[in-house]
Amino acid sequence: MRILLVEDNPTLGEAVRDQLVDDGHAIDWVQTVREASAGAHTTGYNLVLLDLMLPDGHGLDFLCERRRAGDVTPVIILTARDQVTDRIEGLNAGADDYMVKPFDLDELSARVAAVARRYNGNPNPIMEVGALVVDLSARRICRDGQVVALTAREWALFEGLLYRPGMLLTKGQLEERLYAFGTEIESNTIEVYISRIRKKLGRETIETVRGMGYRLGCS
Amino acid sequence: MRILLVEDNPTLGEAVRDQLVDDGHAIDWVQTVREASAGAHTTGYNLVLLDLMLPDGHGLDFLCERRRAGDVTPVIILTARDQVTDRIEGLNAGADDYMVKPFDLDELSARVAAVARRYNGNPNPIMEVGALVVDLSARRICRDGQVVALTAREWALFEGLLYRPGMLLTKGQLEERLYAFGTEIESNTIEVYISRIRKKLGRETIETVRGMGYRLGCS
DNA sequence: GGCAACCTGACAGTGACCTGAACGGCTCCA
DNA sequence: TGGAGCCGTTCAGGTCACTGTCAGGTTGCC
Repeated sequence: MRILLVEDNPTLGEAVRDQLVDDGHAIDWVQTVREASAGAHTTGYNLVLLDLMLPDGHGLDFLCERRRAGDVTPVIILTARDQVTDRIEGLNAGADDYMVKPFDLDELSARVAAVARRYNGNPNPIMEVGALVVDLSARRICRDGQVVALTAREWALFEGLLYRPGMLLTKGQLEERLYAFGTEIESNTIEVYISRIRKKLGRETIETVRGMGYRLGCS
Repeated sequence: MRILLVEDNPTLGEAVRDQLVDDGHAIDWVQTVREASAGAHTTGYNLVLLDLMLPDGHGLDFLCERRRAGDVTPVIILTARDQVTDRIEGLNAGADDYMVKPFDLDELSARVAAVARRYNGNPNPIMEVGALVVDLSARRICRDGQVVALTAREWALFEGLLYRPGMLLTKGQLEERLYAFGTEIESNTIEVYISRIRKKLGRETIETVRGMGYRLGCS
């Protein structure tokens, strides 16, 4: 998933970024309201993590601006313990969730995953796909009763296909899930991951549509 | 997603088309206001990318015309850096967004994706044509309950006919869908593909209008 | 009948895709 | 501190499905 992180605290920002990268997400990290707005790429994100107290303004201004522009990207607010009114205003302004600093990084992972699921219209965390049982919230896959472990990247890619069962995704769309803006991919990374996932989950799990893309194998 | 691209610059047009095709969209590319008007009301586009300075008129005329006709299809304006007033007028005229040339193709992808997201609420676009059931997002076709696989080229051609049920398309128009500008086709490629599609989907699927072109067999 | 348009089976070249292997960066642990 | 192991990425070689072309056959129109 592609995430915009707006956070001016370097330590926290770095920690959050590392955590979410570990989860297989693509993170763009900016530190000011101006950068966030001027990123102009804003609409290309699946999720925004928004600190409120920023050096050049208030995060809520940014949120309101985006909502007025018709942007419905989910937003999770990161707020200090004592900014209760901010939190309420944030939710009123169209934020989807908030987290109180200091927060547990694993909890952040969980909330991000929850927002992603809700956003993808698939709140049910357990899915069955062919011979696989997939627990989205636990990120666990069982095949013939055996737990199969996917790495972060493998999971990120597989998840993309999983959210839209049967829908065809081009390599470009899959790359978008894995990499932040501006990342140039000049090799066959996607192919390699597809190959590795197939090796773990079974060849039939992912279907190749030559010249078009990939999709989850039906049934 | 179905996108109408109105852009008279061949280089830019081709780049934009390739990028969006990579993202899995279906692009119809025209270069004049006249062609845009002719195409816009015949089919349901989900998005229009509109250049303003066109050889036979101004893009805003087209936009105003569509809005007067009650067409609410989202429009993103493509404009040169110095045409500030155009941009403002564009937004006033009912455009949803604009991009300043030269723009980053990834940014375009992102904005288009944002528009696409608004359509995600809709159920999967499924079309029925005669005995065929066509799942547009999966790019999958069922015939008598059997899944039929089309190759990339076959799909591109079939899609062109599909979006204009009953409407006649010339070989030239079909070639335009399949090949970049300047590509010279000196053989009967289109005929061959028509033949291949018929073999897969049934002879009656595509109707020949001798001396004119082809159209989807209406049942 | 003669011509043009169209259909379709066959075929060779190509490039999209697959996958084993290697490499560098990173973390963990002794 | 250094070694082991994992992960992400790149590379290279091989395979094969798709593509474009052609040739010969069929159909429809004048």
